[in-house]
Amino acid sequence: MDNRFRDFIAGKGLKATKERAEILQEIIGTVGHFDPDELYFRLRAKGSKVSRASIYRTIPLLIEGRFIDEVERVGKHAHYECVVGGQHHDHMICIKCGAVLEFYSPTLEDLQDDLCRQHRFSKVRHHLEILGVCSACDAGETQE
Amino acid sequence: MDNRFRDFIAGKGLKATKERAEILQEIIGTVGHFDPDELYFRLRAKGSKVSRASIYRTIPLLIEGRFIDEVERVGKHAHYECVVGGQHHDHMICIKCGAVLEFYSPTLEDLQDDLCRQHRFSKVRHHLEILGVCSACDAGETQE
DNA sequence: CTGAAATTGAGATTGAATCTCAAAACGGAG
DNA sequence: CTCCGTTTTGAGATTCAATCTCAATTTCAG
Ligand SMILES: [Zn+2]
Ligand SMILES: [Zn+2]
Ligand SMILES: [Zn+2]
Ligand SMILES: [Zn+2]
Repeated sequence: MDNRFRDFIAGKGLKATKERAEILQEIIGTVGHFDPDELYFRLRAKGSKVSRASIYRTIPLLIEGRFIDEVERVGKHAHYECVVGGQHHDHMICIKCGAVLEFYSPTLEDLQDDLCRQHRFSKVRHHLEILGVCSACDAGETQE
Repeated sequence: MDNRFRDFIAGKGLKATKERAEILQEIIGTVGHFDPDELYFRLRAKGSKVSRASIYRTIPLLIEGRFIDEVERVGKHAHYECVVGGQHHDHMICIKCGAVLEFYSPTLEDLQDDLCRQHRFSKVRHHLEILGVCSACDAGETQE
């Protein structure tokens, strides 16, 4: 994993720095979604000296290398999640309470591959966000 | 169309103002995607006195009323498109040149409905973005 | 080791989006 | 139509995630 990152960095002719390693390490240890600022405070709390700039500079790199995915852009700032440990999945987001429901459908994935083939498009990654109302909110709802 | 907007606004207990009408009118007359700032300059050029604030305040309303959809958040600022005239569709976006390919698949839509039913989630809208490389960029590509 | 090139951090800067609040517009009651 | 409480608007200030600047530091090929 860490090796794969080394290779990726080297393959791009970039340097393997302590900061990039720390950032990836922290992300790997993060379950669920995170945003750059959370990551920053988490790292500082652990004694790391990484700056926000390095985090913001490293994130696009991690996306390109398929280590993380961007998710949940509903709010004001972007959220990401590690794609390595967990399996790829998409999201249903409740517009009432903000709850995030993760799901995975092989059929849905295959269908997208088909569509890309039809359009001669080389799929790299995708981002599906279904917005609606979760069962909890739907239940407790009569006349607002 | 304009009537549907009147009804929507009235139904929410809001007021039908000249500004909201102008904004919707301009959007209806817009083919393809747009961002709030474009809209602002387009309206000002036509002599309208609408402010950016009104545009930013009206957009969430238009989304809620299903008049427009948010698309393409790849760049720095959000892009939208009118959903009324054209049929709903999703997007393939080229990470090399930024080209946007629109597509529609009834199978894909139905599948999403099924998944939502399975998860007891009331789908309101969705947003699928497939990122990859378009055929044009794929062709003219040997050793960077 | 050495040195050219890449990377970093602190702080400044950007700019899309939001907020403030007095003035103006809307719309129901009469 | 007029009156009046409520909503909406616009100009400018403000926010704050994200980006940029640049001198100091780190990496790594040779
Ligand atoms: Zn909910
Ligand atoms: Zn997730
Ligand atoms: Zn392309
Ligand atoms: Zn489109």
